[in-house]
Amino acid sequence: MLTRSSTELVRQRNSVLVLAALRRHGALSHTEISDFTGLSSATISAITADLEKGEVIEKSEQQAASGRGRPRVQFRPRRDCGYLIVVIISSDGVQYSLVDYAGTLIDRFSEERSHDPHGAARFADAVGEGLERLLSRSRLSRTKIKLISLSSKGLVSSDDAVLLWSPIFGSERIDFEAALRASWQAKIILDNETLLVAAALGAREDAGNPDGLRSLAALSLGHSIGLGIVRNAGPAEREISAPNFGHMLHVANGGLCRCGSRGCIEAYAGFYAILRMAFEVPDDTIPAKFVPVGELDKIAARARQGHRMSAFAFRQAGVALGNGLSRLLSLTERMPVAITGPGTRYYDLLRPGIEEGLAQSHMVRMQGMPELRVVFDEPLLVFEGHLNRALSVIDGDIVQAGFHI
Amino acid sequence: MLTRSSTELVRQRNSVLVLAALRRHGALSHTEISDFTGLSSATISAITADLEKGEVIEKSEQQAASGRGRPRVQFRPRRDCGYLIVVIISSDGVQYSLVDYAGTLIDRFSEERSHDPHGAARFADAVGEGLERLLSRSRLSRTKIKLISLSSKGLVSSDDAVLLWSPIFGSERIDFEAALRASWQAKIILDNETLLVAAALGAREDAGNPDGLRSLAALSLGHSIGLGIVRNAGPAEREISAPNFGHMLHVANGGLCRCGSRGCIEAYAGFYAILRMAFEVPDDTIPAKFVPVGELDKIAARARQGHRMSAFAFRQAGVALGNGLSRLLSLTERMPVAITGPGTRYYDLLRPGIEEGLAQSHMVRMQGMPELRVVFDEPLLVFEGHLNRALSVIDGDIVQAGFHI
DNA sequence: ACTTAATTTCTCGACTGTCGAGAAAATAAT
DNA sequence: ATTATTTTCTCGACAGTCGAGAAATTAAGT
Repeated sequence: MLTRSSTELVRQRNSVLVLAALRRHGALSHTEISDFTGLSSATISAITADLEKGEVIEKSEQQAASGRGRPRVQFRPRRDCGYLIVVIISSDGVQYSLVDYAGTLIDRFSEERSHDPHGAARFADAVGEGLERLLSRSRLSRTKIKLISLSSKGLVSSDDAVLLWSPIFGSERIDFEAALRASWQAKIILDNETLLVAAALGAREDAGNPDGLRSLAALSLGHSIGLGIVRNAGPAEREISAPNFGHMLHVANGGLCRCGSRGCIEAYAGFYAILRMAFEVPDDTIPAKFVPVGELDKIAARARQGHRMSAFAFRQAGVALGNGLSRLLSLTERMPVAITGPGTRYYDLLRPGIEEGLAQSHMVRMQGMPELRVVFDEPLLVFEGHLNRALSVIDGDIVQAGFHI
Repeated sequence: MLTRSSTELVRQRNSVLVLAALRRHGALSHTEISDFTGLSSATISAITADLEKGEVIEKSEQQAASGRGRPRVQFRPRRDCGYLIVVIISSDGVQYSLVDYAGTLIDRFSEERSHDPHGAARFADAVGEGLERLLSRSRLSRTKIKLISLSSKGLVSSDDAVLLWSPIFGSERIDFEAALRASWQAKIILDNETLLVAAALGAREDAGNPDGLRSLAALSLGHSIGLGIVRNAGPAEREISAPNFGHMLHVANGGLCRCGSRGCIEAYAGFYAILRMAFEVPDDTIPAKFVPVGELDKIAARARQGHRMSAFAFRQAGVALGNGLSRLLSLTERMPVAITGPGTRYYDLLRPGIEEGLAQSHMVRMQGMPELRVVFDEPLLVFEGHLNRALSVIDGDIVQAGFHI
């Protein structure tokens, strides 16, 4: 609101509006774009002509037969306008994906991550090598890569692509911007993984019913706990954030967390915490680095057969999550919570605790229990979130640069 | 971003830009406006001519002698362009203020609030009567009132001016929009009191050093606990929110709170809670309705003289606040915390607890203790916040309506 | 007293943008 | 072939910003 406006800016904004419509609804004709954006037909002519001359969009070959009258000619993004690399960093490894401007996957491979403990410094270089490999396999010009979109669990400074805290490297920071800037002129962004899940769910949601949803939280359960929030601020404008939920204080002087603090939510609801409690290990024991899922499956099986301590471990985990969510909801507005991640397989065991933990707060007593839903297929959502976010960033950059830099 | 733009909108935005500059810096000349807004001189001529014709601004009489050359002629908002009523609802009473478009106070009086317990329904009417009284004293035309800006402690739905939960009326909702809409065509807004404090502090802050501050929290200590957050989102764009901090869960199954729940922060840090703990009353005792400040002063005096239980009560209160703040900061970014309200007189007793409570979290261990500052003069800040917010709302409305409805 | 320099404000033409109306294009139905 | 229908394109009107230079107005210099 408080920066000066000019007529050129109007054109820029309306151009990204057109591109966004194309992303959301696929190939569109002149009149459809006009309908979706609310811009007049004449303006659409002007903008599409510009975008076409700038080699950003192209006329689709197959024109949708629309009955009588002059046939519609559809526009769509040009695949070769620019390329995007998606890098998903997980505890097992790193997945590299090359995607074109139309959002279709071109190449993908994964690399094992060395579990070198003091490898934080080296890790950024390893990612650099992975990127080089992807580029050389593609035979594309380096300048065609417009954006490198990274994601990881943990705490992230998204402005400057610095990983501040991660489950694997702790508080050894990794500055991807600094590490990659020399070799790439592509923009580099880094987001929290669960934030992207939330973004994807939000996009799916209001693809179904536009402006139906106000906000939504995604809670990812696994070895660590992630949370992403998407909030509809203003007309069709989404705002996303990734609070440091897993390491929010659950109880003062509580169980020892992987991060070195005591009493974090993760120290009760992370996989290692459930394991610790199920085996009645003192809660100041140093947490296990990795817990195979099979191990937790066994505990879950025992809990389902009535083993008291195993059931209690899941219930305690649920209460920690429920209390945390209640605190979150006290600070925001009421919103539905989508639960994802490998931990969803134990949702039957966690749910009673979550509801108990939620019910202990003023907020829930006043406004009722928030809607809880379980969403599977987390990896797919992460990738979808990358695409949603990255492609719209590229759109903005291209338009701002006056098509083609 | 996702609504269509047009040239007219550009003019609107730039017009409010000019008005905002006038608000922030007082009367300004043509060239000064150009400097502050970044708009060209020609544009300033066009916009100021429009605003002057629309009777929104006027040329100031006293022209600042600026040495050689053609003397500067200053613009300022016309006092009679519109009027604003500020209604501050507190536990003691209701204060009504009439303010003109230039932001100067014209009339003010306070009314005792009847402590009628089932008076929620009647209260809105009482406010209506107060407004009538203010209007008739002013001899202004009713249509000249452009905005009624209310504030209260508690939980508020700001879009539609509904008080959802307040310390006095509990969860009996009060719909001011519905109650006043019939008699007033002025816009009606309702904000949380501490939110306005945060807004005022934020405005003061970046009046000092522009874009120096990223965000800020205001914590109001008193019979109840209030919190407001102001966040700088984008260039010179502020976002404010008032989370339900006082009733965020502190400890599960903890002390009984005034709201009926157990374990809220307020049930440990509110004045009644400190009283309860100092006298070793069981913490499930129904909280006192009102605690005279003198009573708490006595406890503070004893605590300062070394009385164990009194000191402990303040320390516990501090820990509750500290834990709550640590949770808040886990979910947002690190930000300075300004402490206001009557409770600041006990800050010496509270501080150790607050710091202990903060230190128990991962966030604080990683990023260090947030800056804590004490700010007196809360009532002044509340009024200042009203003005900041209300006048810019009026500016927006006037411009949108094409000067004069 | 007159001129000159300095500074501020105003005005004009160029440019960019959106929009509505209607022309042009292209196909199906008659 | 012609007509109806639908889509796309084009043109002129209008709104806005900007840079450059003209006009206004005062202080300083002679």
